[in-house]
Amino acid sequence: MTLRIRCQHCAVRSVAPCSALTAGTADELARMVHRRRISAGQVLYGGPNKAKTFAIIIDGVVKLVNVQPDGSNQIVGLQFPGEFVGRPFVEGAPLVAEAATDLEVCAFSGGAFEALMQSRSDLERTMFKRTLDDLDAARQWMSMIARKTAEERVANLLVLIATKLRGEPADVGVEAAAAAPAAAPVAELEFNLPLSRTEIAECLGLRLETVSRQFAALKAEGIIATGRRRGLKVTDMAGLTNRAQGLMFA
Amino acid sequence: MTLRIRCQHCAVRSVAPCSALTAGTADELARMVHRRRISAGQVLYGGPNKAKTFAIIIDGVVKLVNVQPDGSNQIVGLQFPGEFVGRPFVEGAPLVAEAATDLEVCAFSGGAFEALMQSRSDLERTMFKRTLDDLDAARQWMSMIARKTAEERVANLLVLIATKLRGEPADVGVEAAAAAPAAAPVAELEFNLPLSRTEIAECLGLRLETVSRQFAALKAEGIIATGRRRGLKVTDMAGLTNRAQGLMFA
DNA sequence: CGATGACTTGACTGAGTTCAAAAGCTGTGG
DNA sequence: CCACAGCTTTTGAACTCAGTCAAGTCATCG
Repeated sequence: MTLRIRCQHCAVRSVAPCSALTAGTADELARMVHRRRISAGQVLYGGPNKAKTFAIIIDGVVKLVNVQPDGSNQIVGLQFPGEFVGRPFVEGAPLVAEAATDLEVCAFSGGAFEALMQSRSDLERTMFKRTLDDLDAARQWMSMIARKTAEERVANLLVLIATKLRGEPADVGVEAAAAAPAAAPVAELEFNLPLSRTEIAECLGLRLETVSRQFAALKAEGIIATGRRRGLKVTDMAGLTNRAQGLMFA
Repeated sequence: MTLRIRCQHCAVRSVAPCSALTAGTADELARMVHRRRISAGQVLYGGPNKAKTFAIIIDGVVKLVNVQPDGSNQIVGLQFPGEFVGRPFVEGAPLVAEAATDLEVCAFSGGAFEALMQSRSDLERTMFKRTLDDLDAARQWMSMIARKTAEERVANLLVLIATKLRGEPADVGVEAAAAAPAAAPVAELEFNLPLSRTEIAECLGLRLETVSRQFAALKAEGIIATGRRRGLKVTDMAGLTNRAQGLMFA
């Protein structure tokens, strides 16, 4: 029961998949859990040493990297606090999950987690739904990459990171944004970028020089300000979301 | 039992998810099924009229389209014979599934299918695994779009279509290709493209003119030949896969 | 046979890449 | 505290691939 209580104080309780489970399943899950700290650069799953972690992120950001044969990396997804990390049912995952920042996670033993999915159908159902959502998100992001200009891509990523790090429902998709009744309309907010320029470039299918230039442009327009040590202040959130959609004014 | 027998003669039996089910579940599924013909352009799910089809493709190709606010379309996925079409658990899917060609499908009543997933955990498990695979594939494709040149993209898509239409395990991913023991190494093969130049462009994040020029280039190199009415002959499969990876020679 | 739509080809432009160098941080050791 | 090494990031200039605009050709069908 102490474990269960610990979960009730969990920072990401409201977002994490745990909240969608029945009490019984959540208890069983809590029993097999252990908090861990993981430092930036560590591989969570995939890669040569076939790591295979299952975890929920408490704090920090994980990047999903596709390592190309020519050595270049493509980041195909980011995972934020409250999200599940892991690839069930597969030994050699085609991509590598790596800690982009120092991490605090709620880790499960891989085998036990997969077994629990077998016996607890509500857990499996929850994971299934999340995966379908991830698939939608990945496709959304794909069309972002495919057609948008460098400035739009950078702005989109910044909006994504800003909203995710705030714990708000981050939906870059236009339809969803229109449907939702526009929550707290924050104009300014400050945070640390979880990614280097190189990583941002790898996310967006750009070169780091291009990313740097776009940052410069956004700074010149008074939309963002960069601090030291990856610090970023968004001074005009509305302007940023406009750039994200290719609107130069208004 | 007649239904079950009909399934045993199904053209896509070996690839379709049905084959992974227990006999009992497959029977129940077969009971709620009806063959349908759908003509090119019809919407299977998503879109304004909120269509919601669940089906397995027997013949033809389905495109998953992301309609942008500015009117441009981005194709974020293609589905081939043997694959499942549908988006469970959601009313307004963020994207539209549309018949790219005339279709023959094995359709289920939406509600009944979702209900059957509830009661038959092997069905749900199968669908879950497929979705995870789709997610991997989508991310693979994303990194294709993000970094490759026009020629590489076109070649990649042609390889994908060629292999999928042949019923072979089409894995553009390099690791998987290396792992598999390289099945029948066909040098030549002929088929009809399921997509127009415009649609190919929408798949690859290019303009139709660029696609057309790349086709011309591949023709000039003697790698493909185009016939009338979307006919395509791949005369040098090895050459094509090389272009797909950016290798100009060898 | 002419009309409609799909595809091809050409010439020009421009956003983003590439190569190269300079400027900022961060941490270490004298 | 400063100097230096090893980074990441910024900035500059030339180049290139794909986009854009505009004709032109080809197929299919009434």
